[in-house]
Amino acid sequence: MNKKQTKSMLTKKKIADAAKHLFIQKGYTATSIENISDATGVSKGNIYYHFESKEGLFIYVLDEWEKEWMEQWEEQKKQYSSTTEQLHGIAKHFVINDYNHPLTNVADEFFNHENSNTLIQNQLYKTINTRISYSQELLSEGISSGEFKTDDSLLLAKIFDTLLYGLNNICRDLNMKETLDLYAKAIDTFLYGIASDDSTHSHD
Amino acid sequence: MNKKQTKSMLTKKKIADAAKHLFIQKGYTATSIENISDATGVSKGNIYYHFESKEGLFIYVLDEWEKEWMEQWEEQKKQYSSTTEQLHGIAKHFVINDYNHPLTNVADEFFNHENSNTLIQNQLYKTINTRISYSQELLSEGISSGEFKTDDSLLLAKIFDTLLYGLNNICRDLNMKETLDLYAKAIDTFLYGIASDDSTHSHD
DNA sequence: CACATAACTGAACGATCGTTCTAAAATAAT
DNA sequence: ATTATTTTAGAACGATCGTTCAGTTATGTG
Repeated sequence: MNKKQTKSMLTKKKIADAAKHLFIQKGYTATSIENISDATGVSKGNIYYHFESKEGLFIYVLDEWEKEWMEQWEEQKKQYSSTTEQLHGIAKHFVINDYNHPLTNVADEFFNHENSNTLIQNQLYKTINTRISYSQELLSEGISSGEFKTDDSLLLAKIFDTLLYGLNNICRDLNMKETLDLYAKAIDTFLYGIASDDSTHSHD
Repeated sequence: MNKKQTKSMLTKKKIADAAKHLFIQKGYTATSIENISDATGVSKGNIYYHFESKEGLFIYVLDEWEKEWMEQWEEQKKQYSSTTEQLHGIAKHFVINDYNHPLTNVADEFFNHENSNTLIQNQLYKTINTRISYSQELLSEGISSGEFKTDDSLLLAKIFDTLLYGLNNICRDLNMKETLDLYAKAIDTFLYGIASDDSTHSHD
């Protein structure tokens, strides 16, 4: 690679990194191209040389983030054996890696708002569905191995994802330890429920 | 009340109603005062006569929404006896009343973004804490009555709230029946867990 | 009817936004 | 060394935003 090409690639990476941090810190709309320019020292014109638009930049950032997350989790995964452990592990990894400021929150800016950008929404759906499919596979294994009761793994995956997603929003004020405790508790509840053993219920 | 005062009050209500729908439909930032003006036929200047600012208008809308929700739920609540039924009932009410487009989603625009408006954040925290306190009370009753195992009711309330909040985000594409089914399934999981009865676990 | 005040209008303002454009600087190719 | 190409800078543009303000209309009061 050229000296020119190397420098150009580094500039692109510098922009993407700063954009990621600003999007997380301030949100998508509140982050202006000028903010990114100021943070990096890269001119506005140059940002538009490397990315076709603000929306294109955001999609790029989302894509890179998803790749990184998955790579790192696959590495972490090796240390866990049972599915139960893996569920706890995935939650822990979720907390530690995106501690209180994941891009997931930025995603909310685009959801349920009819006029918002379709390209970005599609990218976000892709990310979410990837995550749910992954959880579903995990839960299926747990059902096959007899760890979990026979059940609709897709539904369970959605509930599990929901739990992680929602918790992230409620843990804003908590420190790392408190957050991890709450996540662990949530997964225990997911695993074992809250009903007393002698409570009568028509459980299918 | 004067004819003048009555008309003025109606105008204020008309603005608040249109604002609520637009905030839900498009989000807070994407909704402009001009949008609200166009939707109501009320001039921009008049909107500023009734509300001090866009942010003040949003807080007003949030406040009214919380009041309404609670009033309606208190009415619904009467038909349920056990806490288990009430948990299912509150979820059902949540789905039916805010079906797929609750203001909760608009709230996300303000969370985890350091530069966002503190007044609005405070109002949102108030709303969320009210909801959690309410769930906590419900769960405490369930624990007292023996329906649920003895546990930290605040933690459980947070997990329960998280579940409802998160589900709302995943049910975007589903119709009413599918949404209700997923909610019911989530609460069953919350109550009874997913672990098989013979799975060994150190359950406290 | 005359006057005061509440309710309302719409043009105008300053700020900020995403994006474009022209031109300069840096590097590669010949 | 000269030319071509890629990369960078920053001014400028048009659009949109929340807000203000001077002035008009509608209603209440005496």
